[in-house]
Amino acid sequence: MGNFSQHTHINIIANQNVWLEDSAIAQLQATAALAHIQAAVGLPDLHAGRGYPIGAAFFSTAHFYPALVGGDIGCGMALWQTDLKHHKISGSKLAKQLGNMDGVLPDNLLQDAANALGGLALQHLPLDFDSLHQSLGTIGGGNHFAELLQLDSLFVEQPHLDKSHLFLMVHSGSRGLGGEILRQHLNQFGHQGLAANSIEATKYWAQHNAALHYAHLNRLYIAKRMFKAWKTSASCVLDISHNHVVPFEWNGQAGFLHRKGAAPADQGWVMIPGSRGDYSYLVEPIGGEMALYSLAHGAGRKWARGDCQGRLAHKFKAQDLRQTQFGSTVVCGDKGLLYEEAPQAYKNIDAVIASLVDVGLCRLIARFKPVMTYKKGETPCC
DNA sequence: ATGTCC
Repeated sequence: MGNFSQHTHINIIANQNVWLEDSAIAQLQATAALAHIQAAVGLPDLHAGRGYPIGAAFFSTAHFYPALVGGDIGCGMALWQTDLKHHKISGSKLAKQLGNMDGVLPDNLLQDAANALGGLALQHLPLDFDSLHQSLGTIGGGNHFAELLQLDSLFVEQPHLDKSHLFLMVHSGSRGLGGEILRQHLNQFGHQGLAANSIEATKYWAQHNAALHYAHLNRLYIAKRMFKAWKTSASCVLDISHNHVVPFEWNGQAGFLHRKGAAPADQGWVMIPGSRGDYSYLVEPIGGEMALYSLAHGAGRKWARGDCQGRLAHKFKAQDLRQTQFGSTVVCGDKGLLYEEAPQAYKNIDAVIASLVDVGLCRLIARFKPVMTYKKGETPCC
């Protein structure tokens, strides 16, 4: 057998109010039992994924697992404070000003984007410059979004956060790049772990790091194109990836920390979004040893994507889902996605946040409520 | 998650 699963530490951070599926816990245990994994943590947004759970962190020694990071390498959350004033303009008007954001960047950002991509190690990557250039600044599908927020409550006095301003939160990743890196890697090596410092580990590592960089630029250019459309400027509060593997020391051992839909607790403030119809929380991580220096990356799914339309269509028409309990506007031209990402499909964010706060993993800085959520254009882009 | 895949 040769693995040490009987010694693996497994910790699940969730209070009794958090929805937790047995299938997600089974995936957490199965992944924790892989060779070389020493510790596993399920965050309160834990839910079942494709083979591996989402909302989880894993520490391994000597080897690491590209398959565990998954296809969206570098996916993460970014937050800006914009110069827009919340009382001046409605979510629906702001959505109209955006138009369609799904195609290539507007001309006035394309050259800027090309220059930014110059810093990428293209020789290591499976996609060429043109392909990366065309995808840059696009949100993508699934749970990705860009959302304008109103700062609803400040729990700690923060001179740099202004309640009269709107904030922009962007959740997106490395688009086709991360998926292609994983696909090519799986073709050659399958799901096995890679020995640290091996040739294949070194190659994956270079690609992984480039995907992290590309994903960061993608969120930046999504934000930039929106700021252009709104004729506003903004300052970045944070930009943090929640899908990655990094060298890490745990319990006195050198190894690797895999975060699979888990926000880092060692890189400053973290934004934890609720569903598009719920609050989002800005938190300050504290300590983190018990949770492998990781926090929830969102509310976490409660319903499988495939179940949503069937569960909701008898009660809600598509149009009903384009507005939330806060009166915020949802832009989503894809009817299937409108149902899959409905607030009802997600866990209660307050239970998720309380689970983290109760065990001392973070303190609250601010609460935000959605004004406008952009998923996909309502009108054709090209 | 994916200019997806049957």
